[in-house]
Amino acid sequence: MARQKSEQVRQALLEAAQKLFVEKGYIATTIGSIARAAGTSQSNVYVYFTSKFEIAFAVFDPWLRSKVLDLEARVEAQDTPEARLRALIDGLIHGIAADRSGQTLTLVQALATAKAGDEYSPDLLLWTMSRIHQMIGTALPGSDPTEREALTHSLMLAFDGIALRQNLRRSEIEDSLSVDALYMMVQAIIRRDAGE
Amino acid sequence: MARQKSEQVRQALLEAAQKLFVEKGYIATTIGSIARAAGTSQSNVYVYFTSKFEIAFAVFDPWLRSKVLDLEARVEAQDTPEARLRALIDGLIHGIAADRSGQTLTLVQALATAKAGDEYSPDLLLWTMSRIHQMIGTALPGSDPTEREALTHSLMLAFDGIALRQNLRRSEIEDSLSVDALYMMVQAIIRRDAGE
DNA sequence: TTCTATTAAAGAATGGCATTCGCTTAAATG
DNA sequence: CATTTAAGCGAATGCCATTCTTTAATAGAA
Repeated sequence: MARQKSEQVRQALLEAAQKLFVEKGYIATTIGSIARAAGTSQSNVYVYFTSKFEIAFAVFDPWLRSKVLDLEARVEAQDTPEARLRALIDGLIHGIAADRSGQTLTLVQALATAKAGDEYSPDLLLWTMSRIHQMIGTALPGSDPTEREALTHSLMLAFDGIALRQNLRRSEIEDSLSVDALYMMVQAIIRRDAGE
Repeated sequence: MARQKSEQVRQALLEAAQKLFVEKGYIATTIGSIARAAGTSQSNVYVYFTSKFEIAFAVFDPWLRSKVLDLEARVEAQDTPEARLRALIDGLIHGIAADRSGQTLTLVQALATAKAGDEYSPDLLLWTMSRIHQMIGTALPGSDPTEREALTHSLMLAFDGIALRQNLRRSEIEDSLSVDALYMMVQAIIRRDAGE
């Protein structure tokens, strides 16, 4: 009974947005530039998305999911529990939170500037946490469930910390020091569990 | 040879800014509203500060310093090393990073929206780190310096993580779980050191 | 005290941006 | 084909940080 939204236009918008967000960050990217890069008009963007914030999430969501799935594969490919744990922490912190492509910067900026109506479902965060929880399970097979839970939370916390620091505080602190520290703490727990 | 800047006007601007930042957040607070609340004109604000970003830092800096000094006093007031450590972690995470007054939200928003010219000295961050490092020294007197360094970094990382989460991710995750997890990890290190 | 250079102070632009409005027109449906 | 719905578009709208321009207060020289 009426004209339909074009999946092509939507995809073009998402691709243009992703490219520009990575290039210039969320804040410096304008709706007009996204529209121009996608070959449509500024106002037409709002036929496909209700806000700039929503676009940021639509871009970030699949990116993070694929990164987490990649990480999962890499963790499982390791032979020893210790190697798995190393791969998990390294991948999570260096590969995702501190990713060079600037996707997390986009998210942090979008969250920081979110207005009253800008909401998002917690699905992505919860999904990510559950995946990490599971990865810890494969890395530390015999571990106490409570402890596994605690590790998951600590890793998520570190993830957020790195994301904030990498993107907003830039070069003030050597991040590798923080990652080493984190790894040391996890090691301490493992060694304790092993009764060493 | 000329008219002088009034310290009163400057103070009135800072107080108005602090009040408004806490009330509405950094982004929703306009220069105009700060000027109005301080009883001066919008343009006159730029005689005292070069940017909105600079105002945010001028407000946040003394607030954080006084919070850290308070924490220091509270940590030193504890009798046992264990109580000192508890007080440090609790105060840092609950009392400052997740503070209810919204000062850290202001900082996070200011950092997230900072433009090219918006720069700030790392003094405050470095000062805070050195204080935490020292507090860890009093909490764990006999500890290895390298380990103390690592703990400092971990705490700063957790601080950033909580700041980001508290302010941007709102209520999705139970923060107390993260704090408990962190404390558990620190405990693991301590027990290991104690040879338990 | 008077004059003058300096600059605080104020109001009026400026420029940029997300979002909305009103109109036009493509296309799905009967 | 006629009708109707909504995609698409150009032109607002409203908001805001920052700058420009002008006025007037005042510290210091005369």
